Amino acid sequence: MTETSGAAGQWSIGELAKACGVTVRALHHYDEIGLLSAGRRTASGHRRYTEEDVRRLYRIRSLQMLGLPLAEIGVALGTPADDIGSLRTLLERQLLHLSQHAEQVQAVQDRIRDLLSRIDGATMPVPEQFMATLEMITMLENYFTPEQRQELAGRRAELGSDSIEAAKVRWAALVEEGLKHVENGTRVSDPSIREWATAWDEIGSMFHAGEETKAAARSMWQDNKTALSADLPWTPEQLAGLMAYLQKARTQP
Amino acid sequence: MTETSGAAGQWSIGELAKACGVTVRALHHYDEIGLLSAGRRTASGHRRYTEEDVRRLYRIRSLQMLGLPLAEIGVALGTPADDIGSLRTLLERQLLHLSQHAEQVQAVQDRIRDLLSRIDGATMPVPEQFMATLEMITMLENYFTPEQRQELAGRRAELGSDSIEAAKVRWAALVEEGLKHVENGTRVSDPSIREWATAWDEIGSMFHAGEETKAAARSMWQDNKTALSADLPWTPEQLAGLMAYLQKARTQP
DNA sequence: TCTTGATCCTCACGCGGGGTGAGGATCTAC
DNA sequence: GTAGATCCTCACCCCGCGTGAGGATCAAGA
Repeated sequence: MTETSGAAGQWSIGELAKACGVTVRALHHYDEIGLLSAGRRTASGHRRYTEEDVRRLYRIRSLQMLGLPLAEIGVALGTPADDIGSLRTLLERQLLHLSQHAEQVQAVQDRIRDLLSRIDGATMPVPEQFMATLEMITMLENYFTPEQRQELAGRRAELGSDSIEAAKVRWAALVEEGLKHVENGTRVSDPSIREWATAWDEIGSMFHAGEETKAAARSMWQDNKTALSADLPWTPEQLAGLMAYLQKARTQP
Repeated sequence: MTETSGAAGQWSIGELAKACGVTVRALHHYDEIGLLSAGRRTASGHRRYTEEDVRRLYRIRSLQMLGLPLAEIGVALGTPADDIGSLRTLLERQLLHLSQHAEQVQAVQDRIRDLLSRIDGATMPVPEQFMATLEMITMLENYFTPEQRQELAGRRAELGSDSIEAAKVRWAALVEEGLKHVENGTRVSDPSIREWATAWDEIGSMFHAGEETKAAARSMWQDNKTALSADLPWTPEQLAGLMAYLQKARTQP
């Protein structure tokens, strides 16, 4: 019955762990990093925690549940003159971090849901096609900034100026159109494919004339375009290769 | 100009890294864990990546952007008979994970926003009071399951049965009321405090009579309650101590 | 052919927040 | 006295690489 040793304000590490819902190892860790060390030690080296330590642990836990890293918790609890203002700032900063994180998670969720709907909606019997689709979407997401993609999703139809921006938008539309062809497995005999290939050629040359890309990258583009135009419908390997070349041309300005 | 060495289908690690937007170290890492090793090595040991490797890297990157861990990517790409069904399952599983994660993040965001509004709304001049508030909220969140708290937030007024459930709800209400007293710094002379202390006593004894708690825990409760009743308004230390005792009694059934 | 600068290689430690032992000392209850 | 619970200190593990250190090799110009 004297097992409730906290009566005298002395807590062993196990008692404290159980009482606060943390593990003994965690308390060891807090000790190691200097976040919470026992106020006293017995002659044999066992940690004895005081009431003050218990309170500190509760604060640590509370701040931890707000998602703060231990280092920041240490700082926040370390400043003895921690006024309300700094706490407010801390919380607002944390809220900002969390919002940004949530936004990214939301974007990934959207992407996955889009993929799932594509799987369900279109005829996609071969996983190779699925992976090709996935790769193209990923490339598309990487090529444009989120703002550009938002614009793109919102008002894709209204383009007409011959700026590079407009070319990019058209290029994205072409990629999406090509994506659908890949999904549907359109044969090369289809006239829509010929139209698409022509537009692809045009926009491709525009792209590389408008920006300063290397001659080598341009020749690669030409090679690839020619091969693609000849060999429709595409194999996923060709798609992946095209994407790799595009990306390479982009990252070697 | 022959710097575009990928022409012959051979890629050095640096070229591949630049082309795909990853670092050389990441490719080393993928090699270490067996996720992507170069198809060939030169006589001196330099990695030479093939077209196939490039395609595999693109798939790795694509799946990575969906938030999948590298180990799972390896499995997903490793099964040569990866049909659409398993990919669907993979994506759905990942979507579930992300949803759960997002839910937790949302909960933390709500908590922080609640805290910020409390800071702005109430008179909370001393950071000690803020920490005490924070601790009490945290304890409250830990003591009840999310479902219970939802019920609590929704229909707190309608209680009447003498079940343990009802006692818990009343206890939570009392905690919140006490919280407000702490925030407002109500003096002990205020009659509402006397009422509150009486209710607190009653519900406390109910709690410990209804469940099988140890006599020691009960005595600690009694001690603490008495001290609190005598010493109002509370110091944050007393609050923290009370919370510690409660938690201890809970985790030692 | 030599040199030079870029690129490549292999260790190996670091991060955060602890988990999971190993091996031994110490406490507590009977 | 003894047994079982609890305590101590190492020390390595997870993930997805970053960041060097120290040395070998490559590609291109003189």
